[in-house]
Amino acid sequence: MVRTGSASVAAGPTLAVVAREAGVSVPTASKVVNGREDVAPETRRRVTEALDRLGYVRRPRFDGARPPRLVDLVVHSLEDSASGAVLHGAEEAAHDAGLEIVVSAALTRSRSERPERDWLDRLVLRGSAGILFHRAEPSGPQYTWLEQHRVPFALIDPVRQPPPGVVSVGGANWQGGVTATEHLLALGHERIAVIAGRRSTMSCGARVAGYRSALASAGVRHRPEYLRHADPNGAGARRRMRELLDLPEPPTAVFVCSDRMVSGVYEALAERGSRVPDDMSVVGFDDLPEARWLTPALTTVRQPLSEMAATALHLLLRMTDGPRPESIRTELSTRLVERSSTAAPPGA
Amino acid sequence: MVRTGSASVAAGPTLAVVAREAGVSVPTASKVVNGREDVAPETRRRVTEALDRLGYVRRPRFDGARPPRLVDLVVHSLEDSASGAVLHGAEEAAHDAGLEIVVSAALTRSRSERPERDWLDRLVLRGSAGILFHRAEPSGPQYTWLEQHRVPFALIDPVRQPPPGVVSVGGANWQGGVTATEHLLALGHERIAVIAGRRSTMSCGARVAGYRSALASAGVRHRPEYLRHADPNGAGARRRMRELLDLPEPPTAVFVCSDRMVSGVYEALAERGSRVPDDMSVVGFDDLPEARWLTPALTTVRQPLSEMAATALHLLLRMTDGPRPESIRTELSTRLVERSSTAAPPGA
DNA sequence: CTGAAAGCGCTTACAG
DNA sequence: CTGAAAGCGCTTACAG
Repeated sequence: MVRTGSASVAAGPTLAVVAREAGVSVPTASKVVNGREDVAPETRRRVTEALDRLGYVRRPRFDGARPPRLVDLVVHSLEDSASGAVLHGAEEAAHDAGLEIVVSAALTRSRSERPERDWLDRLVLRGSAGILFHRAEPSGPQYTWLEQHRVPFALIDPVRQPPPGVVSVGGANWQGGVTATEHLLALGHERIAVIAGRRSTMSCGARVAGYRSALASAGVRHRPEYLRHADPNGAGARRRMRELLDLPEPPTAVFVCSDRMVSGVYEALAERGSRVPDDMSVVGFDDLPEARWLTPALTTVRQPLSEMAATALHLLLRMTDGPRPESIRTELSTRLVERSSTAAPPGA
Repeated sequence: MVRTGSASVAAGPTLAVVAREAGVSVPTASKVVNGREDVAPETRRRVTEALDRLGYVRRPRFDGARPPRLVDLVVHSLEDSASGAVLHGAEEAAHDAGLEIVVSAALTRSRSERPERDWLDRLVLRGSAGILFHRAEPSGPQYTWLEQHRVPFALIDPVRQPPPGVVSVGGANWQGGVTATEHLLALGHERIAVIAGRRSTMSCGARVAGYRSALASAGVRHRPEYLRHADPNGAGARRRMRELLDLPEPPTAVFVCSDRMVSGVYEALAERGSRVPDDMSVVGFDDLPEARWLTPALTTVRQPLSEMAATALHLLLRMTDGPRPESIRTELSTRLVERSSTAAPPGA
């Protein structure tokens, strides 16, 4: 075990250690490492052998070569089933660009637990090439700090409206809302309800706006009692679905603002013996993994999370080399994935 | 504006130049660049401004003082639904230890695409504190390389039997197989089949061995035709389930070696009008997210993936500071999670 | 909060 | 060919 000090084990031996091992001076070892000609064959052999034996790794030079660069991905929760797709997209794009991804849920955690500064300090210390935030936004002071330290960052599917000038990538939420609603209209539905997430979330607002537009275009009256806001999880949605079912004139179809909430909708329907899609059509949004596992499999509006993450990474890289990209908000198109949760309304 | 100092262009200004420009010493400029606290706001502003104006580019560090340490997590696929839990556990444990996680699928990819050495070199270059492999194992030469460079590593739920001396963390697969089978036996089943994954996978072998033991203990004869190996995915399992259904005396219950395969089993059963759990009981293994989304929700043997990842990380950390841990193979206990896919056999 | 001093791992120029 | 010496860009420890 040859070790210089308390330095990281994996950092490997220094040239000095190798030189000592080979019985030569540091400059001579340096020449061998750099492939210089002016070294005696026997000396070269001894040094090479020591290099190999100790597993010497060149440290980056001051001028040209850089160590692999790291990009930070901050997610609001690693338990969110959307995180997988985001990570997948970011990791692939990073790999192609010769970068690596550091994943953390640190931002969210630090809000309550520890000074956020810690994390940001470390990030700059190791020279992060930039930060991607997925459904997690920096706080006001963090925005300032990031600007000051010129750390490029971009938001993926931000929950709230980002401050002016902040780069973000999202899905075409409004268009997706239109698509979902038009699909139901085309099947013959007119009593179409929406279960939306929290009023404050940006994506949800746009999805609901799309729903309203589609309704208006089709000349179908929007009924206020058909729009329900819920906590963005199964339990929240279950409650709202029950309320919709209790209406004097219940809907024949629901557009649920995120697949995340659909399990609760299915539960509420099962409680009342309402079958999907025979008695009630359900359309989701996002195309999270659960959309395929639910029974019946969920017809949903696919948001290309992996592509969004990859796009955000590319934007980040461009910011590193130059000015902010022209387009501050990028929207990738959404599309309907038809599965088995929608049909014509009963009696149609 | 930050430039990235691409190798070809003339090296950017040095910190010394920036410091002069800002009218401060080099150490002070260094502090600003590194986000240190102990700089007067006005000084910080002047330095930041000079940094911007001159387009300073951070040079890589080369001395003994270390930036925050990084641990690598290599997964076989970011699209595997188990990856989320593994990442979650690793990230939390890392965070608590003041480390950060670099995620990659690089190993798997590199097998075909590019020289593995690239990736490993980079890893050492940036001073990885060690590597966690989830269901992805280093190749022979990689093992050698890792040993030589003294990069600590540990395997999480390895697919194959690791070489002697390699540290790994898994679930109690044999015990889990016993648990699953005993559960079915207790419900009154005697005709219990197993759909296993590939013969070569270690965890699967242990699970099947547990199944046999439980059968033997209960004095139930093992029927060879009830053991089927399948490709570890839905399609593979669907085919085997059909075969089991075609048997002269089909089973009344199936133990499926991984939740990953259960969707195919459900499909095969639905095709034949066989209801779960009334006509056929199904037990899975792993407790992946889909176990909750399937209908009926899957009774399965939970493998504590997050805890396994956290344990592997702790072992890794111990290896960094000293010799290899005593215990080369660590097994965390598994437990049955009862949901709705099991019941007494028909006619019981 | 600031910066002189010492130090890091490495390379270059050059005397032997 | 070899290696002592000087130097590079940077960071840390610490005295003020």
